[in-house]
Amino acid sequence: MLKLFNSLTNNLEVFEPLETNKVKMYVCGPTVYDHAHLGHARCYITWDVLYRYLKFAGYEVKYCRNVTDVDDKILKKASERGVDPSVVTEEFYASFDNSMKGLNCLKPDIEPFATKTIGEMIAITKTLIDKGFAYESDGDVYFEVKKYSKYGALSKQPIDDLMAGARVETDEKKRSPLDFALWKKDGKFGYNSPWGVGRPGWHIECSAMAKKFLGPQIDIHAGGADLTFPHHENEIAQSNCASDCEFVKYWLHNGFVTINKEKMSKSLGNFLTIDELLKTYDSNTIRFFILTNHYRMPVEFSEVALESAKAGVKRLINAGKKGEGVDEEATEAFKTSMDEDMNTSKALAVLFSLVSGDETKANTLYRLGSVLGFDFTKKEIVLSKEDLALIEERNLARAEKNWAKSDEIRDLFLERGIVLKDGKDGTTWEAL
RNA sequence: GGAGACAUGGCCAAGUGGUAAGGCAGGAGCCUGCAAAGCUCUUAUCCCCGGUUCAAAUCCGGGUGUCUCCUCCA
Repeated sequence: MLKLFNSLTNNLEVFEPLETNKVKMYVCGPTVYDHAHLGHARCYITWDVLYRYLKFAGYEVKYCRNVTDVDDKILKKASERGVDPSVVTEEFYASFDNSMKGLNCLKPDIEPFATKTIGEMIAITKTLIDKGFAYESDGDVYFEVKKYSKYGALSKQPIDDLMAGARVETDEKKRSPLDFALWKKDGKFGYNSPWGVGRPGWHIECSAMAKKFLGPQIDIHAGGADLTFPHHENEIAQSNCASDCEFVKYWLHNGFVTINKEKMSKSLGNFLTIDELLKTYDSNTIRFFILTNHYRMPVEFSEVALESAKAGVKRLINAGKKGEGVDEEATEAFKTSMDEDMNTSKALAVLFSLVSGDETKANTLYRLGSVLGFDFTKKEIVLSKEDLALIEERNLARAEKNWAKSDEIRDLFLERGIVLKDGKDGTTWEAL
């Protein structure tokens, strides 16, 4: 019985999808104006694991993760470079896609682009105006927050407190500083709409894409904790008011990656990009590092932590080679752990329980490992005739106790990433 | 100012009432020409104070410290 922590109720809840055995899940995807960093990696690895686990648990899952390709930052970058915004978005979408592959994240079933969903955004905006939840103001359209009484339910912020703490600069076009844009006038990069040429606000993009590709009601909506307010709060307001139903059943949020105890973010400039990180650490290591912590807790980045993860992965990979076999008990323990709001830390401990002893239940290790997105199978090294001859030469040297020569040859292989191991039954080799 | 979260061994981390999972690092031993890999053994009373209870890391109250959100942000 899967339980998930619902940010809306602040409670651990039994997961019961709207439609038996089927799950509709939406994850806020990237705004493609720069390379993705480790913080993004954590987010997408976390929800990739949920996606994999739901499928493993027998659900039929429809996973939608959008690409925001119309946004202020994109336009800013495009004008700085003097190129069309599409040049920017294509470049960084490719980079993002590459990073996801590098992290061994499964491709979502649907990956919509905001620019291809403008019609739906306009339709929702129109509905909201017609129903009196939104108003037009000089080519802009704003959602009127005070019209939605439950506003603040997700972020647990009473509207009055939001007002008091609002650091938003007052805008003559808005009736209240809390009102947010559904549509912004933009003569330069805009699209035609009933309110003139303009482009959608960020929040409406996700509402529209979720509705178009998954429907007006979905089971899971996930994303980084920093999206809770205002992004998700606004999505709820828009979608609930436009569709007259509860947009999302379970709101899930992942914690941040920190560095020096501070949130890793673009604005602070304290980030490491995924492609940079992948030069030093493979996807197994990065995933292990992320998954040792519970997804709602912060994860502090450090070299030591990554090295520790790397060593753990190495042990699992080596263990996988001695033996095969299955362990139903461990599989049950794994499920129990994952059912507890995705306790990946416990799930990892289960993987190690398959290892202890001199024989590993490798089939189960690979199977459960793949639910966490690991690939513990090791590449076979195929040696050339020359290499085999060299090993033969080394064995002769060893027989003559010519250790200097023996070690020299071993180092030769090591430089190529091949480890030679001398066992009772002769010399074996494998990738470093 | 408002809202929320966290504090467990050298490092990371699970554990929400019944006497501290797991990983990394370290130590001892076996194996090895030496390594590598592997195997065996080995290291904690849970930030502080008070309370509830037969029993608390776990519940309650009060401290202290750290982080996050309230502005674009995964």
